Amino acid sequence: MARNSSGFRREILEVASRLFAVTGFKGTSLQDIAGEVGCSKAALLYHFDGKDAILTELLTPAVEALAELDVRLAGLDGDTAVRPAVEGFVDLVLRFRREVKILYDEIPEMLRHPALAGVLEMSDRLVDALAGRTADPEAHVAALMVLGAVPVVGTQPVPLGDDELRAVLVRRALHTLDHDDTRP
Amino acid sequence: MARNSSGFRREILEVASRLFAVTGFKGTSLQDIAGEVGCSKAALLYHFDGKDAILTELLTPAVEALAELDVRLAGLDGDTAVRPAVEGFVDLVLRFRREVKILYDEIPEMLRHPALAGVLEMSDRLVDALAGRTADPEAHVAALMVLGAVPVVGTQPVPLGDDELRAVLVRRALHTLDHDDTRP
DNA sequence: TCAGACTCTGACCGATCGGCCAGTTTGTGA
DNA sequence: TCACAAACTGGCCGATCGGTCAGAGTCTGA
Repeated sequence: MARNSSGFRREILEVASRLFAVTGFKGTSLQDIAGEVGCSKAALLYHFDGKDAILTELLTPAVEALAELDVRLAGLDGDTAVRPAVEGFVDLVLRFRREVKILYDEIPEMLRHPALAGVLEMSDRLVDALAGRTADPEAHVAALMVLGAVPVVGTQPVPLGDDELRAVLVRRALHTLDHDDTRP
Repeated sequence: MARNSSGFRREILEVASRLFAVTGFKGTSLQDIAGEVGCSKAALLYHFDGKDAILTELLTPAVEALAELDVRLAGLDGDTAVRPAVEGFVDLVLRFRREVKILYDEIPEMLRHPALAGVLEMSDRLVDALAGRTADPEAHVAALMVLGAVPVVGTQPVPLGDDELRAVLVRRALHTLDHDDTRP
């Protein structure tokens, strides 16, 4: 045996996790992982049943934690669910940052496309504007939240007409940024 | 000539846009597009310089619109930038929904992975809990916003420690949901 | 010491991808 | 009518992918 088996497995998972989070699942080949780990592609497939199995083993703890949260929230109704939902969700995301990043993995990869040159910089400046051009970390966080929130709502089916959706989104985003509309 | 050229081009872009938004850029082959359009793969490459060129032509209008917003905001400072930034960003996302969806394309694809079975349903229930289990569309929008906001902040570098970040995120998310903490 | 299990490698496989090209069909202006 | 160009096809290419396999090297317990 050339290496400690379970330690080697963990090393593979560590490298795979890092690469998946940067170049995406599809964008990362077994060759890439093997190269980084310093072994052959076949060695990976000796320890794991396949590329999918690596991803599964990486994501399973996060999914299980989500399932636990799901069960916990099921017992609460109405307003009482809101705070536990928020805290549980925030905890979950922060605890499994890298796993979550794998879900969003295509985005950084896509932003490297020539057609999207400059979008990253423009987004940074947009966040700066949303934060009211202050150095306040909380304002910065709120601005990042808006940056993430709007696209999700915009690309999801919502029971509102476009004009209504626009109005609600603008109002809610301003509220998040502590810039509630004071105009009539 | 078998078809109207410019109309055919538009049809290709329409189909490609739809497929990219569902199966992702990498997850969509030229064969897939050709099959849906009803022509050969070579016909696509007759009208476009390559797969990348199709994506570029699809995304360029959205990127240009973002660049315009970027310029417009550059002239505003401090608080005066916040509202135009929010309105401009919301408009942008709603106007280019499908293009934005292409950016997030890997997510639905990834959620089909066996390791993530049930995550979609759990997310729906999470949104329901975040919305306080009401049918109010605005609460639903706010809940979707939180669902999108937290992961973005969590996976982005932020000048805050984990505990601080957690506190800020929870507070901001509750604020977005109109459930501000009233406890000491 | 040695048989056998464990670990790993290099070579190879079939599938799929984006892209290229020779050649055919089809529409059009002189 | 005919020459030409535009529009398109089927077939093919090299590259890359995930995955398999026979065998080599290594460790361990009897």
